[in-house]
Amino acid sequence: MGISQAALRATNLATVTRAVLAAPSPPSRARVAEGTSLTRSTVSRLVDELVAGGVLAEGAPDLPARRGRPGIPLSAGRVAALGMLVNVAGMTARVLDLGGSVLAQASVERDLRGESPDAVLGELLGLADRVRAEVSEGLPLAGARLALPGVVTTGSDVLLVAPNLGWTDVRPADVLTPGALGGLALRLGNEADLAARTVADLAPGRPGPLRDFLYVSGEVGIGGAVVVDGRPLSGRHGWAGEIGHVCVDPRGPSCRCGSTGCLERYVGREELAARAGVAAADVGRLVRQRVAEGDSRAAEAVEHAAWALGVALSSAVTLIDTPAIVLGGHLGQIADLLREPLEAALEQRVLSAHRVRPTVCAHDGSVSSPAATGAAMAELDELLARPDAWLARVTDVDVPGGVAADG
Amino acid sequence: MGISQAALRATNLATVTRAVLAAPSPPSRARVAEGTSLTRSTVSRLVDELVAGGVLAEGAPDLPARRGRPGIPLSAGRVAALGMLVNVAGMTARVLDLGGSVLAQASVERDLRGESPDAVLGELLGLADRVRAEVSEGLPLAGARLALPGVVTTGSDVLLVAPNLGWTDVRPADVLTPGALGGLALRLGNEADLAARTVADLAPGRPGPLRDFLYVSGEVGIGGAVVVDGRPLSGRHGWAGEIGHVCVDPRGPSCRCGSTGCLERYVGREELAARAGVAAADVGRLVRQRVAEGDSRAAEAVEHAAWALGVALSSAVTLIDTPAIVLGGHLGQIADLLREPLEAALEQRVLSAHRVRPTVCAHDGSVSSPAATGAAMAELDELLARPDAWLARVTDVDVPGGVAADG
DNA sequence: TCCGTAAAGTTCTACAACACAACAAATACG
DNA sequence: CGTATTTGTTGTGTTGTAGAACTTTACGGA
Repeated sequence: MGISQAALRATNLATVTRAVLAAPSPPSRARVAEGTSLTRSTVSRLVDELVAGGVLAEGAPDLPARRGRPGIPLSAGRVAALGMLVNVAGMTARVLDLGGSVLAQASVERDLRGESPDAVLGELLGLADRVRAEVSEGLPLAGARLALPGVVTTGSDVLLVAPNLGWTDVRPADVLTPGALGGLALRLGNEADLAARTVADLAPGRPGPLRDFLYVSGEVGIGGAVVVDGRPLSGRHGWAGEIGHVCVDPRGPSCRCGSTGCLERYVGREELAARAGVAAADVGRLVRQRVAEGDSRAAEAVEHAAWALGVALSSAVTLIDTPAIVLGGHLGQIADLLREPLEAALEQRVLSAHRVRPTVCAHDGSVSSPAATGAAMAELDELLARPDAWLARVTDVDVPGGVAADG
Repeated sequence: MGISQAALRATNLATVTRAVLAAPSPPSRARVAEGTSLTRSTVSRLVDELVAGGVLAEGAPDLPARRGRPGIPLSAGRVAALGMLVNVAGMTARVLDLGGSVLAQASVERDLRGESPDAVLGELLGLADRVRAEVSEGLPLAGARLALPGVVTTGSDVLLVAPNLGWTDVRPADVLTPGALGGLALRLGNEADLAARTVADLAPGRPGPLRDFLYVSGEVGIGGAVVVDGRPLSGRHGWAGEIGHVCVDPRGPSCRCGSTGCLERYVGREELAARAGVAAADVGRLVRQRVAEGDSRAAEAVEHAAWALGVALSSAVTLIDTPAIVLGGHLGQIADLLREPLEAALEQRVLSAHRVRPTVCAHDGSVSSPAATGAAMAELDELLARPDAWLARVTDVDVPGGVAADG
């Protein structure tokens, strides 16, 4: 509970690191000092430590526009993390820089439903080996995390259930052991939670314009995340945000989860595809195309999806008062068609909407498997939260990236 | 952003204060030191300051059971706050001690629907004057807060809308000015949020057994609060938790809020009373009585209420993963009747319920108008969060309780 | 009754981290 | 080429906690 000088230093190290990463362009020590209410001398000392530990890096002195001694631009150091994803459509392993660059990646696209966890995770380990080899020229990895489309325990080591994969009680760390990952302890995360991180943050430590929103991922199932101040709400046991199983109509069709009328049964990939009369594999693009061609069946399917989303999301907005809704996956692909009817539904159904109407937007679809990036970002965020722990690790062991950070 | 030595001290002052208040019995300095990972010397210094500032108080040395120098028991000091409540059924003003004792209170029970805000608030000011006079023998007041059954802005100064009172855009601080309240700046809060605080904390700074739960208050309307780690989730604009307007059935009856099938239309006081065939004023007690007498109409009403609550609450639990549901107001009075069917509904409808089933319990009904107590607790919590600010105020001004704390 | 033991509280010194101010370095401007 | 200006560094002072020694106040046993 009580904190000491060491905690003060830890906090300020984190503050300085975040100030550097959050800046739109590499700032000098002096600029960081201005933005943090710390003095130049304190910032200088802390930055020196962070540079020595590889968390930050000094750039070449930029061409000085104004007069005075030119500052040394500071940017993210050479640290990365391994982010992975297994979902119904395939698997990905990706190495992400502290600066937000993808250093290496490998993926397999295949319908994994029904395949055994051991086989799939073994194959994923192969991808992980490949990307780690590609970057392992002395580059330390801060951690490894695996995104899964299901309910994961707070301890982040057991996948309790992934309905659409058909997996229950899987411990991926039994296959992806620290030994097999070059000393990294694997942690798990929910796919939608981790994908939502790529909306909240543009890069590790770099907040995006949206910090509070409800993320709705359209995959085979409907995942969700409630993001408050840039962090997904985990809930008491870690399985908050499952908006796919919010009830749209108690007399609606029964769901795999045991309930009736879940949102997933209205706007899940297969359900939407069936109603629109298109192939499920590429629903989003096909529905867009059909609607553009004037296909009334596709238009009706979109309208029906907007209605169901309107009911479920207005309940959610009423409960958690979120100012924005971000649609991902196939729902993101048809977000421009959904926006108008959905916003109208929210306006009608949400008590406070005539004061502040929640906005609806699409998750930028340019990056495939955002959850893999989010998984790496989650690991790098832990480093940013406690740079002192990382520095201690780096200075103790000569070749870093050895042991995982403690909880 | 960056923090200094002063922040260190502020944090540790808060830690020590909370350690004293949270202890089941008045602890000595040494016991506090053990529980906070601070040294005896540091705790001693901080406690001395807090005692000098009146935040903590030293008791008479207790009769020593074991050998060694007897410790000086520490407990809450002589500081209080003014908590008020206006809802459909009446108004209350209450002065609450830092120790959690009610030092004075006054209330008026009357149906206030349709009465003008100015008249009601003027009458409330009279009650406030009365209770302040009762305790004002040099007792400093940390703040004043008013609980209202409606949507309040984050800045806590405007009541945007209270549907059941029929009030919109009211600024109670125009009537309850700092001048009229002995220098205290009035802040507002949502009735259900503040009532929920009395569940989360047994007394200011003293956490109760339930720290994460969904609070559902049964008044004329249905209020709600999502409590995470002891604090009501406010949401981006401050109006989170409105579970009364979560949709039970999109084809259900239309609601005052503009939507259809809101929970409030199924289990609100008037609706429940009408279905059970009893008087609205005392629904809870009457329904219990009728059910005990074997009245089938009352039993059917309870069953129907449990069904509606089951649909709405399972959506909420699915979204925010809360381990408990606390029923207040008339719903609390029939909680024992609702529990079994409601828990069964949750078991069926919530995806994760077969792992951890949320429990349903009633808010202890012994204290009337819990929101007034919660309002005072909210003010005292601000003092606990920044005891250094309070100490500075007390030492600057000789007669304390003058100005309100800043942001 | 007296001394040893034990626990609480206080005092003193050491140490760590930040603030502040002075200074050195590097550049543009006149 | 000197001056103004900004960056980064260095040295001194202040603040707050840690740790150890010391004092106080009791119990318990001889």
